Parts: sequence; C-alpha cells; structure tokens
Amino acid sequence: MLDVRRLRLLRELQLRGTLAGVAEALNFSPSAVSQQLSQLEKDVGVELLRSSGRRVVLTPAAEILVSHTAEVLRTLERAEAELASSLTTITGTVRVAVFQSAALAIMPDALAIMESEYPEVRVEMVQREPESALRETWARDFDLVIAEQYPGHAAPRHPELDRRTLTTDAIRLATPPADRGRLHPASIERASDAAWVMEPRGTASRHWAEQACRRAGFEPDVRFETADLQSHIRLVESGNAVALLPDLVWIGRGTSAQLLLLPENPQRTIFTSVREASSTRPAIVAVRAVLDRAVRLVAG
Amino acid sequence: MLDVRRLRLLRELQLRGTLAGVAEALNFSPSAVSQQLSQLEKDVGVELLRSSGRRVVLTPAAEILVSHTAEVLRTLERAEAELASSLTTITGTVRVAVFQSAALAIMPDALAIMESEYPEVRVEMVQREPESALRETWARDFDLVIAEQYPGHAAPRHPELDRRTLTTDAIRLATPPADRGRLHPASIERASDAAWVMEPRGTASRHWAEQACRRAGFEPDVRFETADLQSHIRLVESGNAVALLPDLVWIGRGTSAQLLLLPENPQRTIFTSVREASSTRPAIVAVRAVLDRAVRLVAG
DNA sequence: GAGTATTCTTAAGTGCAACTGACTGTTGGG
DNA sequence: CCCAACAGTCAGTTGCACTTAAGAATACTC
Repeated sequence: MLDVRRLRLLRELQLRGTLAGVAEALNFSPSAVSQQLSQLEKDVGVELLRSSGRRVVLTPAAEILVSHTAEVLRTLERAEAELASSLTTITGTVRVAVFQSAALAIMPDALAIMESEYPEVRVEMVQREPESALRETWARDFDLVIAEQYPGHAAPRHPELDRRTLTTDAIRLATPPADRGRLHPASIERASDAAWVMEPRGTASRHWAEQACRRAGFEPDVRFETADLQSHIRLVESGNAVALLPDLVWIGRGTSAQLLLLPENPQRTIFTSVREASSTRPAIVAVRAVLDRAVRLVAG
Repeated sequence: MLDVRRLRLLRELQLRGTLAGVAEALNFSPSAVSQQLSQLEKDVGVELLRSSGRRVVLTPAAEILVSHTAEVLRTLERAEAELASSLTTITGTVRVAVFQSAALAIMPDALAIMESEYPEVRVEMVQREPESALRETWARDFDLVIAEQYPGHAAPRHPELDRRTLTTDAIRLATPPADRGRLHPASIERASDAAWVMEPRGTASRHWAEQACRRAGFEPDVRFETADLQSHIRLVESGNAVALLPDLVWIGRGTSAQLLLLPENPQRTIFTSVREASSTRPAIVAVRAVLDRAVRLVAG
C-alpha cells in the first residue's frame, strides 16, 4: 500500500520544484524530504526522481503518482468537511488570503461578526495578490481567497476551486479636490494630459486601466506606480495625480477627491474561492456567509 | 490531515466487526489496533467507537470517514495499477521547441502520428528561434528542439545535447511568378539589382544569405526585413522581392514563385537535439522516430 | 575564473510513536 | 456460575522519521 504522506511530499515537490522548497513549506529539513522520497522510490521500485543540475525532476512515473495523489488529498479533505458538517458546533481554523482593498474595507467587519457569532472559529488573514492567492489556495496554503477581477480580464481558472461572486464594485475616475492643483478633468477623455498613478505593470488592474485610457483615445502618462491603493488616494487628494479607483477603496473614510462615473459604468468583480473539497466545511461556509453580510454592511 | 493507515483500520473494523478480527487480518496485536483507533479519535476530535456489549460499534461519524476511505484506497490502488502499466506503455510529456518553418511543415503530421500511436504522450510545442531554443533545451525549459543550421555556419555547441540530423533542405532562389513585376533574374548573379527580403540581422539565415550574394559578386539590396518566412513568400509571390528560401517553406501549399537551383546546391540542415540524460526516455525516443517519419512524409 | 550560494545526498545520532505482551475489566453463552 | 471472547490499559521495546553535520555537484556572481 502506498504511503500517502510520502506521496504528498512528491506532490509538493512537483508544485514547488525543489526539495528545499518542500521542506520549508512543510517545516521539515531538506534531508528528511530526501530520505522519505528515496524510501518511496524503494517502495514502488521505480525511479521517481532524476537529478538534473542541482535540482531534481519528476520522472513520468512520478507524475502518474502525483496525479492520483491530488485526488486522494481531495477525498480526504472532503471527508473532513463532511465529518465537520455532521456536527452541531462550528469550529476550526480558516486561513484567508485577501487583497489589500478588501482587507481594509470588508475584513474588519467580517472578522468582528465572526468573533461574536462563531467564537470557536479561528480566522487567519494574510494579505496577498489575487493571482498568487488563488494558486496558493489551490495548493492548500489557504482555505479561502478573496480576489478581484477586472472587466474583460479573466482570472486564472482553477477547476478545483469553487468560486462565488461576493460583490461588484464600480470603478470611477478619481480627480483631486477642486481647491487642489490643476488637475480637474471633467471626463476621462480630458484626463489625457494628466499625471496618472497606476498599479505596477503585470497586474490586472494596470492592464485594465491602460486599456481604458486607450479606449478613451490616449496613452496615459503614468508618472507614479505603486501597488498600494492608499498611496493612490493620497496622490489624488494632494492634487498630484488622477487615478481609476474602485469604490471599495473609499470605505471607512470620506474623501475630498472628486469621483466621476466612467462611460459604460465598468465594474470590478470581487469573488471568493475555496477548494471544492472543503466547500462544505461549516467553518468555511460560515466565513462566506459572514463575508456576504459584511459586504452588504459596507456597500449598502 | 487524516492518517490513511488509521482510516484503513477503521474500515477493516467495519468489515470484520471486532478489533481482534482486524488485528488478525492485518497481523497486528489487538492492542495495537485499539491504540491506533483511539489515536484517530483524538485526531478528529469526535467519538468514533462506542462499546456495545463486548464489542464496539462505529458511530455515524465513523461511518462517514469509512465511506471516503473506500475511495481513497481505490484511488491508491488505481495509482499503483497505472504506474505498473506505464512501465510497458510509453507516457509522459515532451516539450518541443521548433522554429517557424518546421512548425508549419513537419509538426502537424508529427503531432497527428503521435496522437494516434502514442495517445499517452502529451506533446507541448513552442515556436522559438533555433539559438535560444538550444540554450533553453540545455537549461531544461524544453525536452527536444528542432533547429536548423545553414551551410558553413556552426550551430552553438552544447556538449550535453545529443544532436541528430533530421533532414537536409535545399535552399533556392525564389523569384516572382513570370507574370508579376520586373524581377526575373535567371540566376543569383543576375539578382544583384533586385530588391531582397531577408531575415533580420543576427540570424544565421541572414548571415548565410548575405554571404551567398557576396560570393556571387554583389551586395544585396535588402529592402525588406522580417523573421516571418511566410511574409517572404508573400513578398516574392506578389512580385516585390526575391529571396533565398529553403524548400521546406513550400510544404503544404503550392507556389507561383519560380525556384532556381543555386550553384553548389546549398543545403540547410535540420536537426533535433535533446539532453544526453533524457535521450533514452521512451517518450522522447518516440517523438524523434515520429519526426523522422513525418519528414519522410512531407519531403518524400 | 575563483569564490560563493544553492541544492541534493549520505551518515550518524536522537526522540517519538507504534507495536508487543501481560494484565484488567466487562460481557455473553453454556 | 464459570469460562471464553473481547476491548482497553500500561510498561517496555523496537523501529522509523526526523535532526544536525559534512560532503559533493552545480549554478550564480563579481
């Protein structure tokens, strides 16, 4: 009988690429991982790893084992979830990955509700970009991810993830307050000469924002670049830049900035994803329900 | 994470009814079984066994676990079976880097043969220039590269790569059809005043083509420059340029262009390279064999 | 090209966990 | 009532999984 613990190591190796990476992820020493995988190799009697430079690569035989390991782990997780949902008290730990503006806007209320209504559930929160958060949730580093999706920009598809829309979020052109600076375009077309602040290249937000400007007929002068939307706000409010910002960033604070509706009223989609196999875990179901309520609280 | 070994004990208990029976079946002492099941109970934090007379019965929670255990064991068994059968059939993934004209001329047939004869082998194909493709194959980004080499032009040497010639490919002077334009040189020497289309500077093809012109006694007027050989074809067929083109570009399409043999009948060499270490992998051996057949199909 | 950093491997040692065996307690059948 | 069958407990032993440490091969860097 194959040892699932060892198979899991093999699977993590496929995901992370190096024994050292597996060891770090699972809090082992690299040599422990090496020894366990050697043992697995002896168990099955087939070469599973081949050294390749200073790393190792999985042989086709190993790939076969890994593909089934995924299903084994899924089944085990489903078993745990069903067991938990057969009980009356809701308990356990839920690790949540959130992107910044959701962390600021939604999570405080959601955590407060969880604390008061499900004190037995421990919620851990990590701030992370949507793309890596989805991958890590799939890889079991998180149980639930709150991610965003910009119009016309499909998020990476993970068939094993159960995705559900949390809310949508209008994106508007934010311009400085009337008494600050010289940047007061009345529409996005008029903002062609303005200094822009956008997120770094490679993000979905940046891609969408540039496309929006091009559709409006100009190439934006991106003078400021930061992933921190709070910095965007400050740059706009201080009269230094204009920006395309989703409504959620204004939650919990007023603003002196002026917000202009864009043509076609573009909406950012905010959604949650969990692994299929854990989607029935009561603690996870609870977190999702609470998130829905928290969103209605802040967004009306 | 649930321990499959212990789940298995629980399942055997359901089947056999007594701890003693499980112990006998699995060659344990009864106390070992008892201890392991107590441990499982502690792991999941739910009562799994209840004494009933002098035996024990499974709680509903235990039944839930058992029902999933069956699937886990089934999956593990399937994994072992597939692993065993993979030792006789050829499986795995082969990542192939190909330059454009081979991708168009050879790969479609090769992929079709692979699909029908080795359905278990997944072939991934990326279009790439020979030079970077060789480097990346060496660096393990690809498993197999199809590259070209122009006469008198050594390809970069990678001692760790196993190189094998796939075919050779006559290079001819391609001139517009008789009814198009004014460019109808009868030989390369007569093409000294013609407008030329060549690949960009820095490519082996460009270097060889310029050398060929100089050997014929003139400096070519390179008016058009593109890496895309399909564009070369269009420029020639539309009467705008002449070009030095290998035969492979005409595969799968007729042409109205006129093709003239060059002096000394220069041949481009097309070869495959794989890392020494992987050269015996059955899937790679199969791809190479199929490429040979595909070449004979298209090139006669 | 030398030095440095990664990465995997192997060896030796350690601690925990799983197993055995003896014993106890409980139950049901004869 | 007594014995057989069974589960659970405890003490003791064994084995395995882990750690640290040293070593070799490879890749990066200045």
